[in-house]
Amino acid sequence: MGTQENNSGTCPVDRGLMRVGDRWSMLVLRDIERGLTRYEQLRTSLGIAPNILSRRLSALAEAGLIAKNRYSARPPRDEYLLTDAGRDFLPILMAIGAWGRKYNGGGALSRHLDAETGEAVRPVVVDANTGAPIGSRPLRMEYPD
Amino acid sequence: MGTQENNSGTCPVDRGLMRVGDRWSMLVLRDIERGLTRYEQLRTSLGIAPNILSRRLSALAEAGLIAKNRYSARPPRDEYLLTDAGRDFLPILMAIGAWGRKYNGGGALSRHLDAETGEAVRPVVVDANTGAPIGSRPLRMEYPD
DNA sequence: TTGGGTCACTTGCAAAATGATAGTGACTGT
DNA sequence: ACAGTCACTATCATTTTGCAAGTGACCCAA
Repeated sequence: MGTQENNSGTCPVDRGLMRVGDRWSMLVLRDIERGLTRYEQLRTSLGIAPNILSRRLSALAEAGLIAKNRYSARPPRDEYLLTDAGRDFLPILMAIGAWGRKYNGGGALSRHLDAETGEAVRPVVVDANTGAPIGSRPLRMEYPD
Repeated sequence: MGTQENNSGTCPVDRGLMRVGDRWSMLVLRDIERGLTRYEQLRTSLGIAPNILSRRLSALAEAGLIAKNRYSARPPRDEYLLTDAGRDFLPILMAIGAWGRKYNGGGALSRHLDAETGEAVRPVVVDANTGAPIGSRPLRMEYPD
């Protein structure tokens, strides 16, 4: 057989996708960030079936990206809030958004502005060590033993 | 109803996910980048069912992320190569990988090294305007009319 | 030249996930 | 007492995924 046949166990991308690798999960995170933290808000915003939304919310909570918080006992009202892990995922959504705008951007799209400068945010993935955008320098992979 | 109920049509994240919003598609892109460009290589590397792989490859080709290239007529041999759009998606996979390493990183994981410095790449999403990591500055959303 | 072996798939069918629709229970406000 | 909201669950049809087996083009060795 080849050099390495199946390294899914050692691939950090796979590890990430195990937790959020579907469309609804990401859109839920996006909406929570937009301030749509309640079940009904998410349901109407996304146009998702209620059973599916329930399952996605449970899965995201189990995966540690969101936490359910009862903010009113009577009437019983819950909100879903991002955890640290969930908040850390948001930049990835911005990067996906930038890609979507570039390659599937017909029509007018919403966007993020820097609150101070007022300029449209342009998300790019860089290597924190060099500051260079990923793809601008040659890379090499290293596999564990 | 609320401020804006359903902006999926104007959301660039959704636009992006329309094209690659599933696990297998992303893993296929990752593997192609690793040099596994042929059907059999992808199938054994991913452990994916052949019919599913076929469908994913067609979908990715239709979405413009990869292109099928017959590099040998006899015997008939094909390879799948990244297009510009596909290559532009790779940094997102690196960002997902960094997240996966941080929050689901048990055991030894593979990683990318800068070919020149030899240091492990640390992918971060920044705003190209300010250079500041996304999340470190307050943002505001702007919706189209 | 027959007989395996590889590559790149397709076909058929079972299992799982998704989605539409209806309904439930706790409440609130009139 | 009665309509209305919120946060769901239950049921069932549809869709997608996954497994196993098979197919066609070709190559190489006996």
